[in-house]
Amino acid sequence: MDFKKIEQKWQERWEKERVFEAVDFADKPKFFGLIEFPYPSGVGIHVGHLKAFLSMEAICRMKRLMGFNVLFPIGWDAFGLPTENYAISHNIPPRVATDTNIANIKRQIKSFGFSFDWSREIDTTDENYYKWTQYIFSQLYKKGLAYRSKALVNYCPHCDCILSNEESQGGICDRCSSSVEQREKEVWFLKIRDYAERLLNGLDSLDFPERVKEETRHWIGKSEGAEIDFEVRAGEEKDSLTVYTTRCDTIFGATFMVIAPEHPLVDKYKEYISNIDEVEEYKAQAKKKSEFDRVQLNKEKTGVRLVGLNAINPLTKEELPIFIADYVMMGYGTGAIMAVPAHDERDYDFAKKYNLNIIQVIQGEEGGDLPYTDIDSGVMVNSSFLNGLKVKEAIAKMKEYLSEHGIGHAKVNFQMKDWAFNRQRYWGEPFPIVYCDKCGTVLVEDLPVVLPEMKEFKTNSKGQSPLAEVDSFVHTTCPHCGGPARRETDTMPQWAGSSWYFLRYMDPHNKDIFASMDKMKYWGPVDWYNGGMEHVTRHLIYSRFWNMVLFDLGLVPFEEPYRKRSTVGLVLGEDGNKMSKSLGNTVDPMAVADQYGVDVVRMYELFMADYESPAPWSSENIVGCKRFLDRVERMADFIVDKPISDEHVSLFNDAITKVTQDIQNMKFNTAISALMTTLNVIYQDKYISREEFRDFLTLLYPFAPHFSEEMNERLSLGDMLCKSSWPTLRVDNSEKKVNLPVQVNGKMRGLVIIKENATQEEAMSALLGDEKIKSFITGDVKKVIFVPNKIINIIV
RNA sequence: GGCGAAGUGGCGGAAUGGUAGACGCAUCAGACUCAAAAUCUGACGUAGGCAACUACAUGAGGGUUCGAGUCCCUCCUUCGCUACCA
Repeated sequence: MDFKKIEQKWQERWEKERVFEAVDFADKPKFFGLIEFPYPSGVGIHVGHLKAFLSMEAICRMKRLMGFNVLFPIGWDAFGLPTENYAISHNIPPRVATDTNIANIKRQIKSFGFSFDWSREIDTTDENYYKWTQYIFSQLYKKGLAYRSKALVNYCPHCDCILSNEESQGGICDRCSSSVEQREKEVWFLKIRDYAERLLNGLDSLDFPERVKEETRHWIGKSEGAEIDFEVRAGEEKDSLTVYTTRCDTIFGATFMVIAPEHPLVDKYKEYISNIDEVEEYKAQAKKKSEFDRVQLNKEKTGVRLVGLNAINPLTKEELPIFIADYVMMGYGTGAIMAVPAHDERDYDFAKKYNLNIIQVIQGEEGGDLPYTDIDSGVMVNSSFLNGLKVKEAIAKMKEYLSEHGIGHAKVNFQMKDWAFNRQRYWGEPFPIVYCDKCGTVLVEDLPVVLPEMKEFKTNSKGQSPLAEVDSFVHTTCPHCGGPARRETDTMPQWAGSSWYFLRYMDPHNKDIFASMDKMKYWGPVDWYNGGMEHVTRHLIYSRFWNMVLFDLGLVPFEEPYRKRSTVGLVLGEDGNKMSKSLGNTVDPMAVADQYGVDVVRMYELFMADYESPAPWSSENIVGCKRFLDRVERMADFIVDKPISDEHVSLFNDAITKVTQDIQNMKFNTAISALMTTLNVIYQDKYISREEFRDFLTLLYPFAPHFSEEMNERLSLGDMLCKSSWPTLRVDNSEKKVNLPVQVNGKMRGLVIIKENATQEEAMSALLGDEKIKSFITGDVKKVIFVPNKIINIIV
């Protein structure tokens, strides 16, 4: 079969028939299947993209035949650093690079015959799209969820750019893998932390894989504890120092305090600290250390005592020394802790090193070596009114005590930080913000704020966005007072456009709003969203956050945007390693498609392994799929004109059931193997009816649509498959036989063939008629375990 | 260090607690062919046996069960995610 020809032919036919265009408000059950829209990089499509798309492709192709009104859209997540860097190094405008890259990847994707609704294609860099990204930002701003402040942030010196926490996990820049530094910058933050609790609780009702939920929960990092105020004495001055702890029960064991090197207390009481030089030196060193160094495991604890400052334990009234140490982070809790060396490993190490007092306040059950950190056993000692209580009781009692005496209160903390939202870059959405000398920070209501065209895109030496160099952009008038004003020159991060794109698909051409309520009510929420694990702690959280904010504003009719999420396993290189240019183990899907045809590539990517597991590519194994299609083609030789036999009724009923279930459960590998098994039986039997052949091709259609359509047409089996319906089961009149395994004393000793749902008596008489099995039954039968149609086990 | 997933033939991988190795690749043999390729048919976990068959076998060791790749405990290894979480 000339696959090039039929690929083109069927792609044209499908397009002409417009069978993949979703119809708004159609009177059918709707199904919104979503794949993560690709970033149009210069490299083009890779096998990972295809695999991620192919699952939803198979599901959507099947769902349409099942009578669903399917929305399966595609678009381009096209703002971002790689394009900007590419544009700089090749000296072409990002706009041009983006357009070229989109044209290229679009041609590639189209060549694989995906059933996307191209009439809803979106591009995040299109003015008509980013106008609404800016609009949503202004909604956040008006609601007080966007604020600007000077802060220590993750900064990538290589990209000259601020990174959010999500983009700098492990102290490494998401984009260029350089080490991230901490720098003080003017930062736009989005208050995602206000939504932490809802983002966490919302997970319970969602059909997400457990590991996705676990990673999300871990990233949000909810912790329940207490804030406690300690009095600080500096000479005659008194102040207070608030610490955060999850173990307020251990306060009687607190023997010193530790604050982060950046903690403001140091500067405030500089003149009272007699060893201030040593302290400043330590601070300087801590600042120099990269995130990675600070986080190195088993690293020796270091710190410096603030000589001259002391804290008072509010319970014991004892005076405690204060240290700065880099094992306490300014970004978590209050940046200060009470150290309880007897019951915290880090405090213990520190106390040992600096010879500090250790007071045990919990007696462990067995022995209880220090530091003793278990909270599920042990009783309080040396702790006044807590003595004798179990740890959890003591925590509860102490929380009460703290608030009653006004020295503290219960407090919930989250690991997740607010979202650093500006980038010193050109290729992103401009903020709808101007700074006016008179009116301050003012929102621009007239959208879009258009990204101006530029010739030079380098970050300037002041670490500003290239936009700062464009006078016509920077200098504007205040929309409020009409006076002179400057525009915000930073742009939004890559994640902005993708935080709401699924909404736009529901109503992509709307000029009045990002999407109309009616259409969102019809299409939303997304029924099934497939994508990579790498987006769990980034895009998935961001987009749920934005959707929740829009929901609260009454602009979106559902609180959670995605009902169901599934994940795609990585396609590894042939050597079992992650594909990378440097290892030279990448696979070019276009070249493979050229050799075998796109249907074979489509099938192989789904057949190679369990869909959600990572699996190595094999240039040898792919021929199995090629041969399979060739065998299906030759199966036409077995077509006979005779009624369907009982055996074939059940053969096809099994295939239909298996393929249908497996596609719905994303078990594509076993769905395809069920088709192969069915084919092998036909080859044994050497006959197949036309009706069965059509069923077979329909089952194959979600995986190999060009091939299936072509065979269907050549054999004149019926209307185009894309317009037909999913096969249904035939009435099975045959008396079903099952193979019943027979065990004696739990060991397999043979098989008997009996009718389905046979009783234990029938099974016994059948197996006693088998000489071989009978020979194993020596002695009295003590017990028989019989599971109908499954097994019979005889204990002698 | 914490959380999560996983370890099954030469390889990719199948198995609601019930015939371990489906399906595919590779390999071997037969048919077709002058021959090769393609195709069709068959064999293919390990050991012993001509064979029927028997024993052993799902990272290691224990346990639960009539029965364990699957459940529980201990350990080893690999891969993700996270990282001094106060």
